[in-house]
Amino acid sequence: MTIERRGTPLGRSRRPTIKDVAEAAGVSRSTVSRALTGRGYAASDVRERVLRAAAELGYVPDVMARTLKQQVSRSLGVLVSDLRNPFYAELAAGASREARERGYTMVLADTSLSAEAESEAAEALVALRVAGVIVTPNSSAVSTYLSSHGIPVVEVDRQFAAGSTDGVVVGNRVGARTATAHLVGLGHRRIALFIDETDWTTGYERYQGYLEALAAGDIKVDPALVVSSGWDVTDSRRRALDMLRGPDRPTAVFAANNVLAEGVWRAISGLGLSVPGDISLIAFDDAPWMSMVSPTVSAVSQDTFNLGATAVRRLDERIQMPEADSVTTVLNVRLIQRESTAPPPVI
Amino acid sequence: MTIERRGTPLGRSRRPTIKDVAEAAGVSRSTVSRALTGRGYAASDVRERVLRAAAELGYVPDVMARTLKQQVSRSLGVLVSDLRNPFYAELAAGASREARERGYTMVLADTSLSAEAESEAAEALVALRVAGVIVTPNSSAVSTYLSSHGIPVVEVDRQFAAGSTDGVVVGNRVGARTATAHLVGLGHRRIALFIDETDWTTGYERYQGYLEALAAGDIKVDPALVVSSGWDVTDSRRRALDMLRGPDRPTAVFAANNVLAEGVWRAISGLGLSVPGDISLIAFDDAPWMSMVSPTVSAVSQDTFNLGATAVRRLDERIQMPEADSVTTVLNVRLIQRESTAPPPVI
DNA sequence: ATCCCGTGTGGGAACGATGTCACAGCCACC
DNA sequence: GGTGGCTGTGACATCGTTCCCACACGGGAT
Repeated sequence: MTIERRGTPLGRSRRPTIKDVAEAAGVSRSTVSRALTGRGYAASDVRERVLRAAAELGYVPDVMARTLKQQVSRSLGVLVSDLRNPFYAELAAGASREARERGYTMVLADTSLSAEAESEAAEALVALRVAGVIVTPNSSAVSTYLSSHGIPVVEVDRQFAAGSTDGVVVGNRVGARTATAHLVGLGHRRIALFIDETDWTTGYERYQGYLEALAAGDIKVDPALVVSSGWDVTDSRRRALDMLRGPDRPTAVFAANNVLAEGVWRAISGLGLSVPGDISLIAFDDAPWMSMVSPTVSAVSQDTFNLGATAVRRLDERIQMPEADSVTTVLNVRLIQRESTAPPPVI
Repeated sequence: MTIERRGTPLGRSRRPTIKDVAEAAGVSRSTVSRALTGRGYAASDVRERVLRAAAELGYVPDVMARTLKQQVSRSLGVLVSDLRNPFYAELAAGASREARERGYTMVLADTSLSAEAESEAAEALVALRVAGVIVTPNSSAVSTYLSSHGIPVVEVDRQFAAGSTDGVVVGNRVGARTATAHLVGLGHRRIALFIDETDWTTGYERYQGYLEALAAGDIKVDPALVVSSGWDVTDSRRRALDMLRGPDRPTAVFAANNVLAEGVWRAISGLGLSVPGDISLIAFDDAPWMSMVSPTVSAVSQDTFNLGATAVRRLDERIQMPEADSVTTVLNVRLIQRESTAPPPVI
């Protein structure tokens, strides 16, 4: 019995290298490199010949080798909290488009709101020698770590290292103030706030905006109406049920992100309350469902796609000018008035 | 006048290499490599010393150099059509989780349904020497191209190269048949179908399922009720408006994906038709809004997150066994009956 | 004739990590 | 006191690319 073996190892031809192209075109490796990259001299007929040989062989330069030599890659790292949340998905989509237009490839990781996954991913990005990183941070750790490795970072949506790293955020405070003021203007005095972590800049700013609008309307803050809930529809729904079933329920709710809004909305539906008859609802961060449900839900809309795209632009500028002062870009938000807000019920 | 220059180039210290670790630990580069990778001998006290030195220096091995030497990378390419569509976002989220668990990093590109962007991205992935690629293909070009470069490919959601490459899809035909049969069972005879490209396997299979269910119910197909619309809410909404305003309108609509369903739903709302009183609606591909609108929308649900995760598992297996026969995995779907389907109005 | 350009090409050393190979100790056993 | 088998270490070539340098050629100026 004999064991037959393939002629070529793995039965598949080796990927062509620059050396193969050089031999096919009858020139040296250096000349091929010059002809393909356009850096340095190459006679036009030689260049021609090299290009033809490269195309025939299906040669694709090895980014690994190039990066190793040049010590700069054309990849960006993007770390987002949760791709299943349309907010982050759209952010990533915007980043993807802008990255492609600027000739970067995008290494993406979903950090699932876990600090561990986040630092694991950060280390992978250092190992990959990415040119820069965009992150929706959960703590200041990522920015610090990456910066210590000389990798430019842009924080998006929320900031933990403002001052030392660039940021791209939206007008959280003014947006929250506008939303709350809208409710105040309609005559509401008992306005609940559903908010995520208030130690995040987004949460903090939105909370401040809420407070400012209440203060402007001469309304005293009722701590019982401020609920700090996590990033979880089920949880916020439960918290909303508790509040709405309780005595002295609010006449309006401001939900500070789309997930919380979904939870509140489901709670309201479940209780059979009428919107906006019994209770008004307004959200920060517009999501598709808000314009589909009945009644449609008023929201402070942020241009999330643009948020991602802007972050990539900022990062690209930073990569080109590493020593410039750090910048925080604030994008405008706008109130979309729909059907879920109206004056409170008369008592 | 003198021009002052920084002492160290760029004013920032070089990233530590394995050589720095070796010097700090007082051993050779080889020993450091062995100690860190665990391949080959290393006395425990030496290993200890090396680990400490590496940690102190904040050493992170250079993936570029490692990949160049080993000729295998630990990155996967993921090409999806549109991250703004929750279907693809969830798919990517599933892929991301599974990739991370298996120690892969994920290079993601949003191909925006453009063939050009798709092949551009494919070339970038070849250049990156990724270990494998997951793609929701727009044509057979990507799979062919990548395969010709010896890169394993898994087609997800739809297939263009079944037989020569692996695929992970859902039970499109059976799902569509179930949905349509559900309507037939309720007594509907005029059932419209909104479908995307029928030259994609998803579209084709769902169309076949629809036909099968009609045939089983002894219903003749009315070509006027089959609308092939693109991936665009606005377009499908317009097409739905035309159909629903016309004479002889259907008593039920089966929308073959979440985008088409959104268009149809918006058209129905716009016309003020009652669901399911005037018209029943059922969708393929459950989306969050379907359980939030009133009435809630019945749908054939696919486990999209799992689709992405399964594709990564398949790809990983393929990477380990490149010569095995190609496999197509079919995931089950299930009908979620909600409020949007009921018997047709009596005439 | 010598020098110096500009143009064009090839040789060879990096980049950082891996892994083969050689070899140095050390012990045990004939 | 060889031999053989371990454990443990270092030298060195290698992966594919870039880019600095050397050099060759022809032509014009010195």
